[in-house]
Amino acid sequence: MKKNDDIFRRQARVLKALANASRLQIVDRLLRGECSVGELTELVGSDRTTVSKHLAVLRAHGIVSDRRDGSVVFYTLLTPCVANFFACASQVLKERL
Amino acid sequence: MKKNDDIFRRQARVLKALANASRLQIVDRLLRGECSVGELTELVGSDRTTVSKHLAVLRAHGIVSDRRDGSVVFYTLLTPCVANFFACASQVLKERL
DNA sequence: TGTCAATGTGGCCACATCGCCACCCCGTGG
DNA sequence: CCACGGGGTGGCGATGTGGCCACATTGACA
Repeated sequence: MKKNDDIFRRQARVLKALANASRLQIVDRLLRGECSVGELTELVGSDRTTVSKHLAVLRAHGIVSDRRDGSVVFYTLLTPCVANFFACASQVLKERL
Repeated sequence: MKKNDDIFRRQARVLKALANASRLQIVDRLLRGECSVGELTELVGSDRTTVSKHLAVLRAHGIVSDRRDGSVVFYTLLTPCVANFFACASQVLKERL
């Protein structure tokens, strides 16, 4: 009962961490390999600091990890299984026609 | 590009509609068959109106549908594929140990 | 050393979300 | 007709979120 509530809350947090267009775009890019903040910023089209905060959210939830090479920080997808979310979401969007 | 942004936004909306512990609990219950608002209210443990609003969110995103029988309203899961989200979320939670 | 380029962080504001209260709608049963 | 119960909606306060600005940090390079 209380335990189940906690499970739902944890799952909700994971979904929430991904429930943002910019973060989905970042994850989608990282599915094709690690990427620098600069490239991600250009891709998303938002302010650098905004992208940095999105990355902080993904990092805080253990979805991505960062690697520093000189002055450039590269991000990697830590849980590639999040790709399933894209398939799930697409299927939901398709089924509700 | 603009098209892709739209896809990410749509997927984000679906994830957002499910990114709530109460709504996840509701969906989890509906996976086992249709259910009345009263029973869902008792299950979630929140106010009736709060549950009603959660159901409205799920309805607005085409995830559930409602059927009226007298004065009782039954909700049904319209897209059972959302069960995949539970598996996805669990896997993410497991992988980040 | 100094400067620049690449990131992260704190703060702020506008906006959305959550949960509850009061209230309204509709069907049932007297 | 009225009273009651199941559900839905509007609005409120509290809280969270997205995005931008200013500033701090760190490494590269002269």
